[in-house]
Amino acid sequence: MKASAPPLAEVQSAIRAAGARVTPARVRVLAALRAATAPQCHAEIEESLAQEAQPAIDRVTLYRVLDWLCSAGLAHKAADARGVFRFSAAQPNVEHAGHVHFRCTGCGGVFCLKAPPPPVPALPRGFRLGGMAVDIRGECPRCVRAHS
Amino acid sequence: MKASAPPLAEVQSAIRAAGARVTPARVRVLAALRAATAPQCHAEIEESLAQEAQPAIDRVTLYRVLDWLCSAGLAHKAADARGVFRFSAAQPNVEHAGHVHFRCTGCGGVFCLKAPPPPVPALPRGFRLGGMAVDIRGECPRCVRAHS
DNA sequence: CCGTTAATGCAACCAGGTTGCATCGGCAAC
DNA sequence: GTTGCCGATGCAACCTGGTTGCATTAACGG
Repeated sequence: MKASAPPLAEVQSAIRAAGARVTPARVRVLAALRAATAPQCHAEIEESLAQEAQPAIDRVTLYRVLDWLCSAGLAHKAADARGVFRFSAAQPNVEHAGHVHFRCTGCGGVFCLKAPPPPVPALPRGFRLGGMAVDIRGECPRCVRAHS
Repeated sequence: MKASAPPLAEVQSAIRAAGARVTPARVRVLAALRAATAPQCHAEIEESLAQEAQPAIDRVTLYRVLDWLCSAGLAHKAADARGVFRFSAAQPNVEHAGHVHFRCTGCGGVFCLKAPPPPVPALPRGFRLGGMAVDIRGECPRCVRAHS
């Protein structure tokens, strides 16, 4: 559940550029998010940080770091189908708004599809568009196999 | 937050047709869902039922009735942006799968758009499609006004 | 190296949601 | 009608995800 680790310097400068202190907690959480291949929930992040042979990060601190990353624009927060929040790193330059996701109803995993996002439908008068998310549900190959 | 009350007989026969006992709790909850103009969360349903001058329905019973309605295909369950489940009545005949929703980031309300759902993108090999939901976020007219 | 102040850790708390179990009541069979 | 089965209900306790208050620690500009 882990991709190649992102350069530490990039993570640190991104945090510094946001105008905040560079702390181990922020660096490790943002690095973990950037290394992840799919949006992670709080428990998953906590688990992957626990395997790092470094002092564990407090549950509350993790929540606060995640919220700070979101308010700083370095991460995104969205509730999944089970109602728990999942966090994903914002790409340094490539903003992936309108990203197309596939959500497995078996294991709860989220997969990013390569398909181009569909056009935004016309909104009624007075509505202000914030963003669009296409959520495709079903079962991932592993759950399809396990389910039969 | 209430539209015209749906005919009670329809609600009762829908429940009976699902092969289950017709109980006051189920009738009242389904009637409340059908009368609502937007997906309701548990607390909102509880509140609207409390104004009915009838014995209150237990919190747990309400959860169980809602889950049963979903498994019976009479209602839909989806997590909103805040991570809480919202329930909506399934139309008696018109199944609105692939419905396009607009979700207000200000008040948490959900609005149904008339726009036709976009086509489903091609899935990678091995994935099994369950359904698709298009989620458009932004601010509703009221929140746009209140926000400035 | 020091002081300021943001960030952290801890404990307690809260809301939404679920489970176990004894009791009640739809409804069908008689 | 009456009876009885078993699904549905209510209550209490519990669980997970998320938040708040507050004392302590440590990042970093001087």
